[in-house]
Amino acid sequence: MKIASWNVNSLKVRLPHLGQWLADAQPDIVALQETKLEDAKFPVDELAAAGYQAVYSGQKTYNGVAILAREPPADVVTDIPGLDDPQRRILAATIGPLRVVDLYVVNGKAVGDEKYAYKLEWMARVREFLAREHERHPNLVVLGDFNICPDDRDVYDPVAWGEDILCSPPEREALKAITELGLHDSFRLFESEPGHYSWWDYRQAAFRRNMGLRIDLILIGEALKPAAKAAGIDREPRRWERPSDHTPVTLELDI
DNA sequence: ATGGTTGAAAGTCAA
Repeated sequence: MKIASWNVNSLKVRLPHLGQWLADAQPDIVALQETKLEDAKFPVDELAAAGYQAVYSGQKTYNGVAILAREPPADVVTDIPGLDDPQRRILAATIGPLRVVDLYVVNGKAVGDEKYAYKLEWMARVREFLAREHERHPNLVVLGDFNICPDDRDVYDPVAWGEDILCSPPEREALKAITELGLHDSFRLFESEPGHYSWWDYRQAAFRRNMGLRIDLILIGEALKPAAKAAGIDREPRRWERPSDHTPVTLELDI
């Protein structure tokens, strides 16, 4: 089974890219972020024609998450219980043997900004939610755009980035508090070297110069670790015309 | 250094 996560930065613009990539990569489950679409405008029919059922939680202009799957998603959750948040950033569903949680983590803008405080608060609430999900579902997959570089290997220039947004110690601690629930960064089960990124800024020819960050992650519960066979980052769609600034990340599970 | 580029939407805001 192949699982993927992709921040498409507008599903309206990127629907052709997604269609091409689904045909090329043949994933079984895909978590999308930044769909930027109201639910009424979600391209259900186009994706069904490609062989995928979809669940989605979107809004106009900003945010928006979706899960595509070959098997029907069930037990869908679109909000963190007790957190009244209009921003559409989380989506959970059960697909076959897996519980899948798609996250579009708050960017935070800059350390000290009010959005940064919201990011840390949101991460703490997500951690509580994931702790409960993991108790109920050992086969838990948590994936998405985390907007946090786990460590300096995931940053093209760690000295320049320093402790700025996406790399600050409180953000990394918030991510660590989630991985310490027994949720492993699957990419690092297979690759320990630096220089592998999932996002490159649109500016300054960052992709061509490989000035990127690895902020798109697929975390798996301890119970799934033996099933993990390969993890990857598919840079090909980042080379296409009018690309998203993120590229798909993948995980092969023998399940 | 707060630059430049893209998306949504129509002047800016968010990333």
